[in-house]
Amino acid sequence: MAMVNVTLKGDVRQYEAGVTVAEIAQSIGAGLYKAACAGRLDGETVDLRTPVTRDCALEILTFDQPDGKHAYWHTTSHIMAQAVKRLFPGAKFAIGPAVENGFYYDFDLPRTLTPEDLEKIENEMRAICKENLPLERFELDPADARALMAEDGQDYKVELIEEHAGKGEKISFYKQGEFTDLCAGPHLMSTGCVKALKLTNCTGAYWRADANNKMLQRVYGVSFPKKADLDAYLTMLEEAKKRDHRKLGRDLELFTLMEEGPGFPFFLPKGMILKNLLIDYWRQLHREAGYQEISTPMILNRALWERSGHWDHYKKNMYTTVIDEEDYAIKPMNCPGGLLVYKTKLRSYKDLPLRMGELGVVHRHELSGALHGLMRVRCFTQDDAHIFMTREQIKDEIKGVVGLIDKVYRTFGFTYHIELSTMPEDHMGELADWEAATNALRDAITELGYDYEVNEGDGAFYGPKLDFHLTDCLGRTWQCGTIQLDFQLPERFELEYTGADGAKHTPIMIHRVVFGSIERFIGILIEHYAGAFPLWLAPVQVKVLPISERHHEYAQKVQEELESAGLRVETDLRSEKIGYKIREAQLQKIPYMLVVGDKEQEEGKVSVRDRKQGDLGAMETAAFARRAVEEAETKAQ
RNA sequence: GCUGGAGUGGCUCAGUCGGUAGAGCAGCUGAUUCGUAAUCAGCAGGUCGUCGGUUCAAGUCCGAUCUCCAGCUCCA
Repeated sequence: MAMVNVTLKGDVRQYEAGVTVAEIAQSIGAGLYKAACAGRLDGETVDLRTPVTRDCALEILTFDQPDGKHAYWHTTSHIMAQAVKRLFPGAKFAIGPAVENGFYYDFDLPRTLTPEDLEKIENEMRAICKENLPLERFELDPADARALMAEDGQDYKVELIEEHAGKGEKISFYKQGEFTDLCAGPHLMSTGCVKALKLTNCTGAYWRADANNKMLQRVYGVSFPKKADLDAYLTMLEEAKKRDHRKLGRDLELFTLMEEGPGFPFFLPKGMILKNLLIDYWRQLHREAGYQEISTPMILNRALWERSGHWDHYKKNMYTTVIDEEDYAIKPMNCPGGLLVYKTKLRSYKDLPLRMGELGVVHRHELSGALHGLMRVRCFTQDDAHIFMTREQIKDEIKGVVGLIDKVYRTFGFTYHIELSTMPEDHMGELADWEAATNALRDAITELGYDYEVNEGDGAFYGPKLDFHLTDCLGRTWQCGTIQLDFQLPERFELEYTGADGAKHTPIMIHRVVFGSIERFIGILIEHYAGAFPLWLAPVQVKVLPISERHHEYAQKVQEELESAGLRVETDLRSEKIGYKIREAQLQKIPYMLVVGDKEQEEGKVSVRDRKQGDLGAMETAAFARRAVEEAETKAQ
């Protein structure tokens, strides 16, 4: 009897040749077997049914792992397709992948789906899960595969098969009960493995994301091995909804959006305090990191934008106008201004690296349908900077920027991951430069010990970039920081510096942002903190609450004392009961409430109420001030 | 921009079969002077997103348009 050696987490075990991944999972633990979603054989993800016929390294993928989740959700998406086919026999199927938070499937249906339809589909899906249909994989030659799908009128599948046909490979299908779908897998053993599911949304989506194609109906859903996990996920969604920065922005009077300026946010006094605090922090950090600050014009002429390449590559997003019969554009980016500043004097290699920061307000005409609160606007403040340097300095400068970004994100309690974007189709410059630039970025983060993902072809038209995606407290990711390396613009603008050799050289340039957009960053902060900002960022840090009118004078004295210590303080002088004043301060998420009545007035104290911990008891006003100032200075979370 | 949904006082919402608008909160005024999440009373506030149409009569029906929401696409 032939045996195979299977390496599981470093342990080598022997099995009979032909043993399936599922059987191996079962052999190493029943609990693991139940949770197993797929296997990974020598790096290739496979079905649990896959027989193991040779020595290999095997990993059992469970729902806790991204790839296991993927198989789980992908199977659920097939179950949804099966349910839709039962309810709408003529349905045509496009694609149905697993995504970050669940799965979707695009359908071509005779009519628009309603919420009631979703419920029916959900119920049918539950029935299919109960039927516990095994998912069987089979492969066909492209011609047979095409015939199979064509017979069923599955035009989209036929199109997909024709694309694959050229590669000379067999086409794989998965069959569950009466339903067969074109699919690469892997999948769960059977539909019965899916225990809890929910269809969350239904929208339109174009076939192949191309607006020229037919609009299909996309149904989103999630599923979990346990009902409790589904409930927890739905609770998280509700929590996210409660934290929506658009609602909190209004409730906390931070910013507003008006019909008069779609995509152009208005900052209210409290939001402006927040914005300025972020800017103060940014300025301090950049001063320490050796940056100088500049400011360049909002409107510049066409010749400049042609030279920078924006007129050719970015015009569709630019606001342009004619002044004195000359074309002008409102800046969508700050770099051309920065380049012009570089050229205002002769530069020596001794001046490099030259780090020039700019809090630049940029305008971009984004599609109306893309606008979303502060997260996606048409006018925003980039915390931009351009670093001009020699080739030898590239790596260290990138490392410096990565360090700065790391410091800032940690301050707010974010974790993050890095993505490297390479040369897009629409690009300027030579291939060799692109390669050098891409390698410089890759080497810098590798040397710093970071992992990264690669987005092929997603770079800016002038250079490759590193994007920083931070993760908020609900596990959602946001792209904020970016570091873009640019060999093109310094050439185009004929930037020079005199080297030690006395000859002229062209510097290399980095474009980088840390917050990305201050507006978006504020939106993220609002949701991350659910509006309850840490003390250093709270627009109002302390609210003094006198018990009755005879304590007003003392309350105002307390306010003055705290203000002179540098705190942002308000006093509630309305003739309301203390409970009412507390409720309101609590709803405004003010970190500290100071109750002052007879007792406090007599003893020169304040009764401190923390927004999270409640009543902390009485303390000397000066003692509270010291404590609060220290908390703010350390930027405690 | 595209597909679908929605716009009624500052906010959240009601308004039946077409018969020219209602509540709570917030605001203002007065009373109350109170000890850790809502004191009471009164007042004021809306050309129902905008424009046009149908009708004796439009918040309600029709058309256009703007904005917002969920996505597609794009990106900080």
